[in-house]
Amino acid sequence: MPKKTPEVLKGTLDLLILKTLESGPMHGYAIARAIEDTTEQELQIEEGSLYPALYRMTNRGLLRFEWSTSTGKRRIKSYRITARGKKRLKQERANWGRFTTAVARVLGEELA
Amino acid sequence: MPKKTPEVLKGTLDLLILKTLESGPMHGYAIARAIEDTTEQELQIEEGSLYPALYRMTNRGLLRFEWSTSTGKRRIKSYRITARGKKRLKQERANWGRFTTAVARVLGEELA
DNA sequence: TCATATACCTAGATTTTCTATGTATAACCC
DNA sequence: GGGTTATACATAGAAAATCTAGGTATATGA
Repeated sequence: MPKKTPEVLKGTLDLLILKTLESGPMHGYAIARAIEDTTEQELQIEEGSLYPALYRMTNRGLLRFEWSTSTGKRRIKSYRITARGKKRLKQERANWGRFTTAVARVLGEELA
Repeated sequence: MPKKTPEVLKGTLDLLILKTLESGPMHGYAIARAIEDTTEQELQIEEGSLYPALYRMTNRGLLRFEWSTSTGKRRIKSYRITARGKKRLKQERANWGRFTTAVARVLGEELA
């Protein structure tokens, strides 16, 4: 089977998650679906990438979660962005902008 | 000492090298300096990233090199892009474009 | 002569992402 | 009812790129 290119997200997963949570709390699975929908499936969020990311981001104080037993007995983890997370979002967004501008220069695309 | 964010290049180093070599052969150290100059030091190419990258790209047939004893006894490795490398450059460039467009959508920047 | 820039290289650590699992509930259809 | 699919969580281990931190040696300029 043809080996799929690894690390497609290139370190932007945290940024994508933070941005997605900016508009309100959401649970993990829904975050992944939201990103995929927004990008029309261009970005695929694998669960093996998603859950570890949510875990480490929570550990770093960028996210908080609470178990919400929404409908029945099912346990659902609802994540929200923290103040620290918002600050980080701002930073990472700026970094991303500078980075893509730099790459564009090398590629000869004098856009921004 | 504050821990520097790792993997700053986010998997674009190959793309940057290929593009830089598109305009003609160059040796490793010069490639790094060229990228740094073009981006006004926004992108720093560490030698510990550069040389392994050149090695694996050569292994994959994207680059060729020859030892050129330019001035004196000093051995300098001159790299050039191969046909396969040019093809790869085209692909990676397209991938990068689609990726950044997708990320921009999530970030709410309706650019392209 | 001494410091700095050029030019190459490598080992090992770090981090993120991916593959491949596993578990369990909910929803849908026949 | 039974079977399939979607939802929702999770983890272990592999894979890959990059970085840190060294090392060697020549060339240049003060």
